[in-house]
Amino acid sequence: MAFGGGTSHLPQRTSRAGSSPGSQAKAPTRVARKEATRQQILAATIEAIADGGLADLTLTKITDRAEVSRGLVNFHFDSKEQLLVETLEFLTLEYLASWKRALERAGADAGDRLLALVQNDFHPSICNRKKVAVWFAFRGESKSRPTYLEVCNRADGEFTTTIVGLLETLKSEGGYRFDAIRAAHGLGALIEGLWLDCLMYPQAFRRNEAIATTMEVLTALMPKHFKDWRETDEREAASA
Amino acid sequence: MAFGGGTSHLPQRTSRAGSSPGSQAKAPTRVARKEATRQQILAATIEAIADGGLADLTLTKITDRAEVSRGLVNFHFDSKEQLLVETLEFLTLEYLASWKRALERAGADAGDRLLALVQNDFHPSICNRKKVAVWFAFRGESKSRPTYLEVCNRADGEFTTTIVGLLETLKSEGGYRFDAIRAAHGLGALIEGLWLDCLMYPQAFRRNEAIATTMEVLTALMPKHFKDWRETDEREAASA
DNA sequence: GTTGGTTGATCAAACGTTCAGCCAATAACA
DNA sequence: TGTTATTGGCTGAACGTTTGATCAACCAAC
Repeated sequence: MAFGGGTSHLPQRTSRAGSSPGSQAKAPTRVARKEATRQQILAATIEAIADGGLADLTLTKITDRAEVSRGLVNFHFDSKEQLLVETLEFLTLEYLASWKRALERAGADAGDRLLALVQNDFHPSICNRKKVAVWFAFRGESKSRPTYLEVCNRADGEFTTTIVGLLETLKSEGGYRFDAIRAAHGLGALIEGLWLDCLMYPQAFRRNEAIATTMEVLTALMPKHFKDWRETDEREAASA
Repeated sequence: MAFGGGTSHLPQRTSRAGSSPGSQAKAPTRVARKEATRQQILAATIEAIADGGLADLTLTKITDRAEVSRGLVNFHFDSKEQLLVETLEFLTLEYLASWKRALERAGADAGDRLLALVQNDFHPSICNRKKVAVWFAFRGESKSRPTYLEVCNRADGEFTTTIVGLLETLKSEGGYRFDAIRAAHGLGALIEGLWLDCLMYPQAFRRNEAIATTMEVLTALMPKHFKDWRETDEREAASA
């Protein structure tokens, strides 16, 4: 006899965040709760991938972590596959927002802006083992899943375009002679390779080492601009 | 009624390679056939991962591709997991053998040796989308599978050590001032980042571009040695 | 005659998905 | 404002499928 008895219907789950900061509203509206649950599932998915990998990921692992029922994922997302795509999109948008914010804070000077991008890329909120593991888990599957590839490349593309623009500005400012597009791709590759180090050698990896390595390349390329990037770095750190 | 009837027992499968080139032996010994089948399964695993990913990999996909029966994998390998580890080890050893051979061919000069390593890393037999996809599929899972991580790092470690040695030789030859360890890690990161490009942008990726990018960094670091690496490159190509 | 690589049916476990049922939040009405 | 009907986010048992693994049977090589 199939009658599903929801014995404990948990009216409110452990609140994840206090919604809008200014409001002391004690009654979370229905749509707000729905969205919160969705985010909870996405967050649980990221953590599940981070410590179990994509290959052995199951909906049960996700729902256990999110503390929701098994069937809920298919209510919020059409399928497991769809959930994964949206998870990847979430990460992508988060990264995009992060470097755009860093760019805003950096001001107008191209050198400052490029430095800000590099520092952002190795900021703990971006370059930590959990996030990097998830990132590379998706990349590792991207040959067989064109959707993953597309989402990744959309993000990468915009970033690279921005870097090319900055390099071209710096190039004409300093009268340097290098191929901006090639340099941008090389810089991007170097950064991703260093992220991979964060994944593969977690205990040896040093954020500042990675920044130093990247900046050393930039200094070699544009000595007039980045001769004293360390001072800028410290000035930034002091004002933070 | 359980009686397994092997209806078509295929006495010999489509031969993969003619074993030793000099021998016209038409009777492949039993142990040789066993080993050949093992290799066939490993090769099929690599291809299955390359175009289906690690997440959706099943033994059926592997055995279909290898044209062997379903149960055979568990005869040659203890488990699916064990098969995957051995597949990764196979790739690792293949890569190791490749760059050691390149090193031998390069002779004694440290500059030639370093150039040879770079060229080997972007040789079609190493840097192609299939291999790179498999490589990154394993890396993407390496946080949750310490065994994968260990196998990858064992290979990487030896490579990096070799690079450090070469950089230190070049450094004292040219009187350069750079941190050899940091430079080696940066070079390694750059190369892996460029491999990732091969995976993510298959149509835009150009092997020679990647080599040029890498060599430009090396030239910036050690101008006396790599000012004219292109000529060396062409000389190599002409003699090949 | 014996060994040992290979087969394919078979198994239990686990998977993604579905869906009838449930109840708090909301809307409709008084 | 107080009461009732409706909605909709959520639950968990159930379903059909597929998974990795096992093993008795088989036969070519020894």
